Amino acid sequence: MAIATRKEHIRSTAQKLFRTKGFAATSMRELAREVGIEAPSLYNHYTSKQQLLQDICFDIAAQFQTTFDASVATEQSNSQKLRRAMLGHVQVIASNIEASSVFFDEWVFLEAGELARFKKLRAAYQQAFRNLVADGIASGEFNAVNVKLTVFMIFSALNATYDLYKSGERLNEEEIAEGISAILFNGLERTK
Amino acid sequence: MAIATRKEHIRSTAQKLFRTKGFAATSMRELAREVGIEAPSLYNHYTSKQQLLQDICFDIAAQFQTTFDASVATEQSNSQKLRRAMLGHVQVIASNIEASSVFFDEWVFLEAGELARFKKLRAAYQQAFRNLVADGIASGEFNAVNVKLTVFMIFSALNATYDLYKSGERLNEEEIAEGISAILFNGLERTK
DNA sequence: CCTACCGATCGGTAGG
DNA sequence: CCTACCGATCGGTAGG
Repeated sequence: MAIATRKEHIRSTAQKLFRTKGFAATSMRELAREVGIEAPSLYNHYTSKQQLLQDICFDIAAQFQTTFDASVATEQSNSQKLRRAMLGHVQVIASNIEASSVFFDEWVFLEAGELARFKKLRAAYQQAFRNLVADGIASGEFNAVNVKLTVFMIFSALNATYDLYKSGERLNEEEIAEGISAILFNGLERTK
Repeated sequence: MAIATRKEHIRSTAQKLFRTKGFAATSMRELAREVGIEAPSLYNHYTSKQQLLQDICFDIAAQFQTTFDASVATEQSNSQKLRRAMLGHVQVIASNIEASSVFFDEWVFLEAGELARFKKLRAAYQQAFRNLVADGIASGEFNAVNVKLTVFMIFSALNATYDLYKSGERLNEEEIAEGISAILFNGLERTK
């Protein structure tokens, strides 16, 4: 596997380490060792450990929003839009397994200013999903569920994608998104 | 608020710090400062930082399993058992907000032997839920869903309880468990 | 990209 | 429960 550039190599290695050991428990020396250079040389590519985290987190945040916008820009029903948005969310995770894992678990280590910016992006993304569910209720497509709770459930289920990949299940993106959609849309309880 | 014992005070303070900053980023000096003693004095109560983490994680693990066993030891339908088990799960989280948050996010820092023991307990708990869902399908109460995926969804939704508490929603345990159950059992899509 | 090195902080121990 | 302190390691800089 050819490594495109050293900078990318550093970043992908950092993603792996941040995920497995956590941001705080990962040292720049260990990262350097894994990359195959001395620790101070890392600073020719990234100004700080914090900068690495920021790059990873905001890249994923942007991917989520871009994918969502594309999913919704259709003339389909709210139900279909939601299904597409869910699949898109899973696809972003699946195409960035290590990075999205860092995005979910390590964003708390972003420093003050960037942390605030990050939270805003996340809130906007959540709100977009809530609007979609609310529109679906208004149009009569969905049951009159608790919107915030529903979106919470959708995200918590979708964000377990990483664990599903790791488990022995061997599900691909479509199977995960469709399996979750099936349960969420149709419900568990058998209707007689 | 009276602090029962110093040891309990240390533990509850550690839970708060481990949750907000993470296990690796929390120092014993900071913990000591927060408690109001010097760092070396901590070692009269806990042999190590690791020991603190173990106490927290395994206590919660035991509570989950005990609560589940009690929920299932009834002569109700599988559907009712599952609802009760879900409520019990939320109640354990709600009664141990800080500790359960550490349980979910910081267990990765358990050292080798304890890590293996922890994973076994967690796997057994998951399997118990899977059996319940499988029984419900066999008895015709549930739709023929993907069992593992369904249990994954249940846990990922229930484990967001902590976030739901923090959000402005002000839902209590019953409302969270019932809200999630309602969506999960009945589904989002309106049946005509 | 390296060697050499800084000040700060870490988990934990000795000894009382 | 404290003071004093250990060796190790941290993120990052200087200077080339």
